[in-house]
Amino acid sequence: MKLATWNVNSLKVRLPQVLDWLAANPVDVLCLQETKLRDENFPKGALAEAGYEAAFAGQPTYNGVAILARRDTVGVPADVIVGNPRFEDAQQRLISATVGGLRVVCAYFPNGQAVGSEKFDYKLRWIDALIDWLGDHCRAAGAGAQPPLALLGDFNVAPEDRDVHDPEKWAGQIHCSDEERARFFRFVDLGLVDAFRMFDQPPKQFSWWDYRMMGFRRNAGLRIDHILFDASLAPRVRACSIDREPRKLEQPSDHAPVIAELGD
DNA sequence: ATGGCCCGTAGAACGGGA
Repeated sequence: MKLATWNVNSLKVRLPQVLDWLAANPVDVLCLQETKLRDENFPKGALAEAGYEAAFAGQPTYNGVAILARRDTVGVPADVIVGNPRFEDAQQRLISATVGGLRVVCAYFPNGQAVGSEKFDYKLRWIDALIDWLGDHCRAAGAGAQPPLALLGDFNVAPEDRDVHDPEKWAGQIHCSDEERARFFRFVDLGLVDAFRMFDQPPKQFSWWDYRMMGFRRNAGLRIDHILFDASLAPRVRACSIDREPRKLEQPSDHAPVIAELGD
């Protein structure tokens, strides 16, 4: 079973790239962030033709998340929950569904803008509420009362200096602050494992590059998109990598997809 | 040194992204 996450920065603009990517990479689950679409405009018909069933939650202009499930392997997303029941939020950043025996959580963490800002405070509270909610899920899953958990998405957190192209420049900055990093490792404390770091990886592997300053050409990026599996799934993780290819296309998203593979 | 791009909503710039 293969799962992936991709911040597409407008599914309207990127739909052709998503369809092409799925044709070349027929993953079982694809989590999307920043769809930036009203629900009535979500391209469920085009995705269904491509063999994918979708659960989605959008709004105009900003945010928006979706879980795509390959119909012939994992069927239709079930028990869909939009948002975090423990956090009142007008922004569509979170959607969960049971797919292929897994509880898949697709998350678009707040950006936070600048450390100490109001948006930063919202980011921390949003993450705290997610840790609180998923913590209970992990405990229930550990007792066999819930399906095992996979958390995929744009975390807007670079967990370690090796996830940053220029750690000195970014030290203490948004995505790299101690507050944000500590929260990333609170997910780890729940028993979740960063699939990417289960394997030897080449240095300077990033999932986002600024559109400006020729960020991609210079590989001036951050690794802020992640796939985490709970403790029961960790032994099944076979691979995890970042696919830089779509970032090379004309009119790319500024994020690249991350893919993980689970064995039986 | 600064900011340099892209997207949606507009129907011109601006907010937001990271």
